[in-house]
Amino acid sequence: MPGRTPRPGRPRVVPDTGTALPRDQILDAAAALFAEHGVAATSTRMIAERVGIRQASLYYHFAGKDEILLELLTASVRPSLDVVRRIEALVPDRAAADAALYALVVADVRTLVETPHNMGSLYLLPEVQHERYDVFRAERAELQSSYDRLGRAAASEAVRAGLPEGRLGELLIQVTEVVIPLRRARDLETADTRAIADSCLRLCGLPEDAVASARAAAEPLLEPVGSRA
Amino acid sequence: MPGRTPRPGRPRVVPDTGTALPRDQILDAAAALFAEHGVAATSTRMIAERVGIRQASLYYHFAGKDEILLELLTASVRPSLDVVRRIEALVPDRAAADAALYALVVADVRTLVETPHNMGSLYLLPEVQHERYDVFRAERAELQSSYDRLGRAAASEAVRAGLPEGRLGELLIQVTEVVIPLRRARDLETADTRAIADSCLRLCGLPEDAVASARAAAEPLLEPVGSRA
DNA sequence: ATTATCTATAGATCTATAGATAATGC
DNA sequence: ATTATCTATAGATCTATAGATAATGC
Repeated sequence: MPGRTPRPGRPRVVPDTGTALPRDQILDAAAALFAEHGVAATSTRMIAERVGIRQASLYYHFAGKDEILLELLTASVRPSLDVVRRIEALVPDRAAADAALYALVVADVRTLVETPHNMGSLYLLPEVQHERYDVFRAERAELQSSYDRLGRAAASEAVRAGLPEGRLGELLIQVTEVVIPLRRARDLETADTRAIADSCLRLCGLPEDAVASARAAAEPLLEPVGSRA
Repeated sequence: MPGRTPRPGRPRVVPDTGTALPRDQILDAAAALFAEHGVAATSTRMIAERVGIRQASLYYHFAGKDEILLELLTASVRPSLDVVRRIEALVPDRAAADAALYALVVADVRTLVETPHNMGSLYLLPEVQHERYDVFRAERAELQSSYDRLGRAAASEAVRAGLPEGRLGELLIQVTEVVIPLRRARDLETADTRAIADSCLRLCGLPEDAVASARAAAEPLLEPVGSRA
């Protein structure tokens, strides 16, 4: 693994066994606690304890909880934005919008399922409404508008006519994020991903055969980008 | 207005102009603050200030924030549960399940839209996961299982086959609760209620004409219960 | 006498800074 | 010398209790 830069410094009281950067250890600990208890109910001491450092040592890496949360939030939309940009580049024509939407939902659900500590929960925290986080909210709005664009292109005429601009995007992203409460309650199976993506297309007014063909057409869009596998 | 019991007691520093019971004044103030900042970020002092009493006076009415939240939560599912019980009593046969589901969604959305301070936000707070609130969560699970029962009865065969027991209920309630983020962003119009209910039936796999007829058949189920209006 | 409030405060946090220190790198 | 940690702590909360008090009801 490249990129490690452990550098000297006074040793920790509890020796650092892990391999991750201190910064990342802090982010991970905070993510787990924020997702479980929320930001305000998580003290800097709790975070530090989980990492194995003293409370004051946090401030060498971050200015405070707000800065940690901001970094967690922006890092967590990034993958979804990358995916949607790639898919929209691959599928520029209206015709395949249903496949593109299907692929987007699947990719997004996978991200939410695989992210450690159910980090999607962070989107629901009241703190996120604060303007301090509007960089994050702007990126999320961009993702939502992609959902809307693909959704409208894929939707039946009746659905498009019945919904004001933007509403479909809000509905679709809301369905995708059912993973967040689902993960709280139980382990998710791969069947769930498919069920959620199917639901999104049905919500767009597509009949069963169209859902099935969108599902099939989405497959190639979900191949790994490079030649990684 | 009956039922008022103002009773003596030392006067407030800021005289009580309102007509509501002190208990209800506290609940209302706390709801607004909890919805905006979350529970942990809301101090007992903030609540008291909003009511116009001293911080310590809260404890005459409530044991603490937890007790206030519990009361807010249970009061906020109650209307939805009442509605679903009434509808399930009115529509015991499978045939009209689509109308019943439609009516349930409409009633639930209306409740969420009309509730002061967007109280549905409280469902999203991390504190709610605590076992202290499992009375509330149990009632919410009951509502969800009604969504599931009605949804499965209304759904197309393909949809029913593709979803494990309970999953449809989670999806439908998630769609209904899109009102919560929507209300944060803008004022809702009556058209939104219809759009959300339509979306739920489409998600169940119903074609456009079936959605329209469910919508029509739901009307009589939504009439006021007594002869109030 | 009863009630709903008040004032005062103890004890327990929690955040963020100042300054010391134990390593490594040169 | 540089770095990442440490110890110690000031100042600002916040919760919850004890006990006083200003009304009304009888």
